[in-house]
Amino acid sequence: MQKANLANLQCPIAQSLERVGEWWNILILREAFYGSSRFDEFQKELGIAPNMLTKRLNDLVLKGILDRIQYCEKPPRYEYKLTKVGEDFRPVLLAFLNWGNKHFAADGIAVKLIDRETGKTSRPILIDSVTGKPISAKSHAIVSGPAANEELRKKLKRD
Amino acid sequence: MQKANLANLQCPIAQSLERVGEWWNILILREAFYGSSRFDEFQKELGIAPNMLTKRLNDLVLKGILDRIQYCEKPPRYEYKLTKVGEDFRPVLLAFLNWGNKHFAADGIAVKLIDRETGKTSRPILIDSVTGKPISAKSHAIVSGPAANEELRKKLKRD
DNA sequence: CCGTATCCTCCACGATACTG
DNA sequence: CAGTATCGTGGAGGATACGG
Repeated sequence: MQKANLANLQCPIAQSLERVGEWWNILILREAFYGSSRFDEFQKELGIAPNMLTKRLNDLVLKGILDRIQYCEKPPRYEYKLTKVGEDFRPVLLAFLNWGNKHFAADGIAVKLIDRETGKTSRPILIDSVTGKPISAKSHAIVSGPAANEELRKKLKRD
Repeated sequence: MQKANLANLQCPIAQSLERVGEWWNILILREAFYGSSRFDEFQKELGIAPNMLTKRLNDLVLKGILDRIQYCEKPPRYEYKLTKVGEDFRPVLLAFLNWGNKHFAADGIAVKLIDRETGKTSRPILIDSVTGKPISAKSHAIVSGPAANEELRKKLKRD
């Protein structure tokens, strides 16, 4: 979205959106909360194109949400850790998680976001409510929207 | 962002992002929570181009987050009200609000999101912590990012 | 292994003009 | 007043190839 516009709005919500940036950033933050910190971890989990990942990672660093920490001198290697600001993003993620769980994941429940100190991480996959087993990623498509506003839907069909 | 990608991710967070859609949608929802329900209300408050507003509104309706309710027969007039799904988005908004307040609005505090039953609405402007008076919109620009990662910032300067 | 550089496509968003 | 129609643009996002 056009940032210049958002930036001028004197509203904390708009300001937040301005800082979060693009959608990938939210998913990257999700991964960070799951424990990922290195380039290839993010890439593997998200299936994001490497150039995009570079861009989004830099973006988050410049916005003070991630820290870029060198952990290897030669060759230079970095890991990306949540700053305090980034840590504080957790409630937003949880709110999204709950909303998604409640309305768009009727056939499963999600594992919870891990707390940093508790240690190991688990993937944010859904648990099938019948079998109790994890539903593998990409196993089936999203259920499309509700049947509501059939009228509008039809109207827009003519495009 | 590319929806097709998001839609396939078996994660409630990704699913939520898929449903929210673009950033304007979040701001529109914010307005809805402030009590706006008609086209011109949204447009006036958000300063969004009318064609965009049409598109985003339709989008939210098709996703089952807003309801399109005819309140006038001739000429046909509609208002846009939050569905149950839309109502449940409130915690996400509040999480954004808190995050923004905490980190990006050091010189002010924001009024709270109004609860539907409590009645009248107030704008999401900031309250100056010194004078206690509302800070008018667009009165000053966003403070730019933190000085952190000066190194990366410099590096990216060369573009 | 951890990214960067290049090139391309598509669509969110904007500006503006118009209509019942 | 409550939108629709048209046109234009930037940049998010993707594919791929390359580099240290």
